[in-house]
Amino acid sequence: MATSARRGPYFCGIDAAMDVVAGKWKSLILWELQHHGTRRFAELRRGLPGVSEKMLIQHLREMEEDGLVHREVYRQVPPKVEYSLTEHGISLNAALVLLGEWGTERIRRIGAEKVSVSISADVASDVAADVAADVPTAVGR
Amino acid sequence: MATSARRGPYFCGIDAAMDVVAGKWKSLILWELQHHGTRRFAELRRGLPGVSEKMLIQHLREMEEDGLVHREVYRQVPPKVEYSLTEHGISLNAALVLLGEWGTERIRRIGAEKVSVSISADVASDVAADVAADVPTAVGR
DNA sequence: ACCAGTACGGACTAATTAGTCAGGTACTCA
DNA sequence: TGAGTACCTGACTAATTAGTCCGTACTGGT
Repeated sequence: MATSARRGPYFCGIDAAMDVVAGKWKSLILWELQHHGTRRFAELRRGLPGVSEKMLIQHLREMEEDGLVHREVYRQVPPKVEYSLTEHGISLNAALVLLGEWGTERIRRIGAEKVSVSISADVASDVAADVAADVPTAVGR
Repeated sequence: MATSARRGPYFCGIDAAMDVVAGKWKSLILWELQHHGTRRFAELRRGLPGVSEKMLIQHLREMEEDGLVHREVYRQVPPKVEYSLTEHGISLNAALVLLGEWGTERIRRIGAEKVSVSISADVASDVAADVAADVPTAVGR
């Protein structure tokens, strides 16, 4: 098993929560999925400037194993896979809101730069791209 | 500069908050200081079973730089240093409470083990150990 | 004299995590 | 026939993070 996975024993709840959020891009993936509801692999990649495909898929797989994201495979050509948050993913995001506010305050305090993840810019193109045939089929790796 | 320190640019608040909490023991240090108010170096080490001295001091220094913990040096022999949370550290901990609850729920869900950090056991010995002379002097490294 | 305890600092190594790059599938369009 | 698209997989390497071990300076107890 190449992917990390610790899954206990944990010292406390924070420790357990940090375990699933640890990873350079996981919190960003959570944020992306929260804000867009459902995203395709390539959309996520574009929304996370600088992420490598390998890391993105690795994190997505781990988060799927941890029950945070749902993976829906559409059997069509070219392939289409949609990722969305599960119930647990949504509740985790809710628990992260306060932390996000603290972080925003910290950014203001120390005057750090903030890279702009252009959300408004590519929403339009996404809507236009969703015209193809659907019908999901639960197929494994 | 050997110690990490990223401090931006950040994608969002969560990213910024994660930056200061990232590190195997940081959330535990936060927890310890929150529950005991003030702790000496050796007390922290005993409270975090498995931590190496090097990691503990490295994390403490980073958290001090990030304005999360306050370091009070008492000029006496043997040396005595007390660590406590600053205002920012306390507010960060407050922001982590929800996350901790989510993690506790997750531990229950997946049935992970939980190592017991004996808090009740060594409180008594701490109280007994605080009899020596004090008078803090703000001295650098 | 010698060991234990206090709070570190630094060199070196091990482990973990992330990144690069070359494919691979399975089908469509020109 | 070859290119292009979308979603990956795996080998290899780089970077980051953590751990081990030893040293400092000083004192109190045996």
